[in-house]
Amino acid sequence: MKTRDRILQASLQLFNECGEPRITTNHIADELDISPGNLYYHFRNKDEIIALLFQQFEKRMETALQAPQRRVPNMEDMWLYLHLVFENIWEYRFLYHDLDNILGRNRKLRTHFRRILERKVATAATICQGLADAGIMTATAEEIAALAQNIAVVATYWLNFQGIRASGSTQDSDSAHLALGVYQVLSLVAPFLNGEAQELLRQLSREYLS
Amino acid sequence: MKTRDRILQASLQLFNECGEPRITTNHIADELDISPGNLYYHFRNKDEIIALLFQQFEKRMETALQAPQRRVPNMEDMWLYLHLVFENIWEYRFLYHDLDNILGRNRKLRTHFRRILERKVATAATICQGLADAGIMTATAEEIAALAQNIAVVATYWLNFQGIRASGSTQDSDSAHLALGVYQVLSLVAPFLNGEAQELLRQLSREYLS
DNA sequence: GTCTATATAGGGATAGAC
DNA sequence: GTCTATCCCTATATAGAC
Repeated sequence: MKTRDRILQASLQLFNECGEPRITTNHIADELDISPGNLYYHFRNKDEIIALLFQQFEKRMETALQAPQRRVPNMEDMWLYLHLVFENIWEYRFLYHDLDNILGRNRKLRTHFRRILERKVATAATICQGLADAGIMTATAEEIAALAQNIAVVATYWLNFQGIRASGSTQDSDSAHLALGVYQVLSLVAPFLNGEAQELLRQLSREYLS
Repeated sequence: MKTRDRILQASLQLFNECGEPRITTNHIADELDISPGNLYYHFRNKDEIIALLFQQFEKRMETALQAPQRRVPNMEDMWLYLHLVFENIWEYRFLYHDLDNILGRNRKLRTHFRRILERKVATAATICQGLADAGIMTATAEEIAALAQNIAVVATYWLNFQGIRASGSTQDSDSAHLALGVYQVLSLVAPFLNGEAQELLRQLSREYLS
């Protein structure tokens, strides 16, 4: 494996574990048993490492958010799509733990992250409108607009919220946290669903939350 | 006004404007035209300033969260209570912009903030249960549990979310942002309300969002 | 590509005079 | 209470040898 890629991988891991602001370029070099100078041969600076990691994150997130727009998804589709989103957030959680700080230092990242949020809201709205058109849910345009934004908020910050609430307690497995997030987001949609879809959702929740 | 208090005030302002990690003790001293040494006469270190500000925040937040537990509130009560919460978050927004970072450096703050989140969830659940008992809304215990957590998430992170989304656009007034947050939280509750309460809520929204 | 050594800068914090 | 001067430490980043 190339040193450049090892640096990216180690950075991601350390950032996720300790928080990006606490990890210096020296820490990263130490972790890999290379010299700080070597690190700077491969990257101009720390920001460039962050930008590269962000790019990976963005690419995966865009894929995850485009998929559901192609057709009206059923409940299980939605569960899986959302799980993909949460997995991606989890793997790049360092971004979310110091979001304003990181975005505040880099205009490009800010713009791109804003675009991701817009797309999250838009995707949520599109899906809900599709469900409404298909008679699976009932909601006015106003309700869908507010709902889509709330979906985006919970789908963005749930892991942060849960991370603070759960700190100190015996930690459940990561995947349990993600599934809980999916459940919370879908419970935003639930009250608008017709009886049949609501029942399907309840079954799915029992199945996946275990 | 005592120097000690001026330091606290200026710190809060600078932290809110630029983010706590970017503001050094020297910046604070500069802003007040006092020497760094003088600042350290009044405070052992930067963390002590943050801890004091947090204490102010916590006190106000606890008051705001206790009030609604006393009786079953009507829609307008809820609007006003929520507005108080959002105002408080807004005035101490620096905490929210680097939440994990700040809480990660100080165990006591972490514990206390976790307590605030717990109380947010608990208060939301109590209110919803009260509304359900009074026949104003209809929801199962499961639904209320999920709802209360979502209320807490949106009531905690809405301003962060909106801050990223709105960055670059012509900024609306602060109070408009707060009202929008209140609206978003109440729209979580709306689908569970009976027709009459829903209509009341719609009227309130039109009135306050203007 | 990788290392060692080092320059530079800035932030946190203290000592001691006034 | 306040100031000046300063110290220490750490983080980023570079230069030049190998």
